[in-house]
Amino acid sequence: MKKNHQNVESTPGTRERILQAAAEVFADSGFERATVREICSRASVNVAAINYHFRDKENLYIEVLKYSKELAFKKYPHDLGTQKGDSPEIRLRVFIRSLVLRILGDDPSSLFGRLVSREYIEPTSAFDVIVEETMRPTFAFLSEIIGELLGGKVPAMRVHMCCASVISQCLFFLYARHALAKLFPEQKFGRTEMEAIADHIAGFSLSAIKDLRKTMKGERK
Amino acid sequence: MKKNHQNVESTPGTRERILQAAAEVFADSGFERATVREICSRASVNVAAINYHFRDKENLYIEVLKYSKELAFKKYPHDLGTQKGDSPEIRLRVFIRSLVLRILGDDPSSLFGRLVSREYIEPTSAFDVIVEETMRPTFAFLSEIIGELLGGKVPAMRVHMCCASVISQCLFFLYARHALAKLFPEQKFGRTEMEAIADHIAGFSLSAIKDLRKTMKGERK
Amino acid sequence: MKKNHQNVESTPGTRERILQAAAEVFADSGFERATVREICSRASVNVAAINYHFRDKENLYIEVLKYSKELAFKKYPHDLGTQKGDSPEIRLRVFIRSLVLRILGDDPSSLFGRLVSREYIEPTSAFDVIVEETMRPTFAFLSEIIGELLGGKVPAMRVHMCCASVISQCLFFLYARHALAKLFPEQKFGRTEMEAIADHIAGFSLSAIKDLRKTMKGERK
Amino acid sequence: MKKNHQNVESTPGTRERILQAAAEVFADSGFERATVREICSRASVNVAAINYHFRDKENLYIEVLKYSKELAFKKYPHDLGTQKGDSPEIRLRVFIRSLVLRILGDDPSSLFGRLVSREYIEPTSAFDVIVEETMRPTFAFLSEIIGELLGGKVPAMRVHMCCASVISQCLFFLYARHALAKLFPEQKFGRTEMEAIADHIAGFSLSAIKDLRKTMKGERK
DNA sequence: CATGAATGAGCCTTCATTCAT
DNA sequence: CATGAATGAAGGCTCATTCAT
Repeated sequence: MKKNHQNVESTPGTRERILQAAAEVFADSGFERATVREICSRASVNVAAINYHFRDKENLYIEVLKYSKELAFKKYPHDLGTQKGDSPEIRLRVFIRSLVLRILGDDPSSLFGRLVSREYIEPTSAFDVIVEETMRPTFAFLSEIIGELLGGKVPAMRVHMCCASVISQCLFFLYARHALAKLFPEQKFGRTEMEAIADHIAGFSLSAIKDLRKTMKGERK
Repeated sequence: MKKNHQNVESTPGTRERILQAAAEVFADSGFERATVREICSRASVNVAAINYHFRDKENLYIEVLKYSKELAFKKYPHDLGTQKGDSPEIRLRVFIRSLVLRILGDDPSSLFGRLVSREYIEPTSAFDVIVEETMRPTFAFLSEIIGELLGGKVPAMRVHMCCASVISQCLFFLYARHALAKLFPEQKFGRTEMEAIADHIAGFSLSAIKDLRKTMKGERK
Repeated sequence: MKKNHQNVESTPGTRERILQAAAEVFADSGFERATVREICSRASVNVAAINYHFRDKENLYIEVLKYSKELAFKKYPHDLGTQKGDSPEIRLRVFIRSLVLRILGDDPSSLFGRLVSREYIEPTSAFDVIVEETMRPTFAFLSEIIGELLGGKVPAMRVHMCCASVISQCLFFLYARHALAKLFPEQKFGRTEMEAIADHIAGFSLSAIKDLRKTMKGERK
Repeated sequence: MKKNHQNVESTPGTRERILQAAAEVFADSGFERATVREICSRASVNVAAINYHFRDKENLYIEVLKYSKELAFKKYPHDLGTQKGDSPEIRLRVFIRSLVLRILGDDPSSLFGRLVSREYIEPTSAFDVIVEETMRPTFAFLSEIIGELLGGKVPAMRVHMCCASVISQCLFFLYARHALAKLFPEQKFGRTEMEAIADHIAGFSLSAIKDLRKTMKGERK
């Protein structure tokens, strides 16, 4: 009852195994269709273990989100490989590349993305936390870059819209992955392709933003 | 048994009421969480009525998709208000505007979008039909416009990527609507805002595509 | 409401068609598993027709029993082809032959047997009628023959037991037909085989009864 | 999941209680009409317990058959009280007596008979197993005795027919028990009566078989 | 008379959760 | 700590029957 948080070390195997199994099952089937029994079976633990260690299916799900978020951002932080003072162009490219890789890989890092993509469509009680602790910071991070790229004083709405344009292009490949697999069955999503996608999005967006900057200057005159 | 057609007007009641109620419930809760009892209760019909009129929860869902698709595309076709011979710029703007309105409105037209957005994340047995009968035609429609905008012989992949960029920006406002509502609670999505969104996406995309066209010409030389 | 009985002539087709279809379905699936929809579908009538013409599934079943009994006994009466004054041996042979043919054929005459065989195991509300109007008369008919064969004054129980022995051998091929089909898949039940079966049962029984008669005489001395 | 064996004594309760209750309900009402709710109510367990212990109503039924077969044959084996070298006459009498007692008693031993008698009329998916594991061995066992009684080389068909004659007389009292109860309401089926029945069947059959043996010898000369 | 539509009861099953060991 | 067993709620579906035309 009091050990829901932070007792990562108490039982070396069980809790961790449940988290891993649950992350996969939740990512594959969603919260609703995922069954406790399936998770326990994959984790080779008793059904009661979940209620013991996590109280709830719901609470387990929340813990899984934390767990998988850590996994994802440890490997692919927003500013992966950037240095202070890098140009906003570079920072944007890095942001996009990092987001795409974090989302599309088939390593455990992608679990978080798949879980969150479900939250977009069918928010659970965990949604608020995700919004505040993941989406808003990400949005803020990107807004700063976009702001610099647009230059000067730009209506906040403009920045927001451009942020949306950038992020939407990245998430699309997560959001629409099943559709894309049907539409273009031959298309692979290996490292090379992910880089190409990131490059396209970055190029596409930079072109648009630069043009926008010019237009706005013209309007301001 | 086979009277899906023909008695559209003969029985103004039950079947139609079930379809409407089901569309809402499926859109709100998804196929899995939606219960036939809830649907029937909203439609004020007996549970057995679903079995009688639609045989299955699953088959009802399929009929709901057909029904809501018709609703959506009757009001907002791809080429809403376009004329033959319109420039690709105009056709792109119209396509985007039509898509955004079809997706974001409050009216029943948006039901199809919300249903399909769930299919993106958690495909059901109806997914293949949606892909072939809705997504692929839409993609093809857009590809032609983009192809013209890019001009000349362009690698198919380029066109695909640009299509993805355009569509992703539109769908984002569907896909991320719950998140956006949390991130920017004050933001409304009335007619004016939808037009503004469509304008932004169109401007953003046209800038990028034109730049891309220039760049490619340069490369070709 | 008032026309449940005897309105065989009112609707030439419907009622008769329902009876035929119902007889087959009840014989194939039993009262419980048989569904009115299946019956109506086979009879090409509306589901409500049954309730209209027969009030009940149960009442329909009772009517089916009457109908099929008539069918069976019209073709194979107990004393088929016998003449007054025939010896009890001959009358027994005829009785057995008639019973076996009535039960085992694949013409509609066998419907009654198959229906009744279910009643043996799972009596319905129609059981009492069957017992009194079919079984008891049959038993009485056979008892007289057996009585003559045993001769003189024999304990009623003796007669009963011998009747049981004779009848049981006949019914066995109805009762156990599915089992026999599995045990001896190659075995056919055409006219020839049915005659052979009847001959065996008659021979077997006559031998036993004659021996019994001798034994009893010995005992009486 | 696979603990059908081994914990026969460990849990004296639930599983066993379900088996007993289910055996009675299935015997009384048949597979179709029997409801899991009725079974669980009699066994004083939750409806979900059946799913937990037996997965299915159908699988429960199969387990009930195994369970009741064991019960029946443990108490009344085919060769109850026989010794090696006993004459075929004695072995036939014992076989018949054993079969009659196994089938007609009030004790739980009769459950198997009642269950199987339903399978004769309305085979379920368990039928094949019953045929192969119960009927065929029984038939083979009896065939050997009959073969000896008929002596020398007899056409297989003859043996089969005599087996059928013997078995049919025994099963008749199971098959027709409801009918007999109506036809002869005063008749009891206590131990004495069962012995009398067995004696009659044995005497009747032995007479017939001996006579048949003589006749066939005559034919062969 | 006949029909399509509608009803309500009931059934089997599944699932997350809890209890007793 | 961990486990097997047990629970109650809920869900989808089927069926015989009735209603209104």
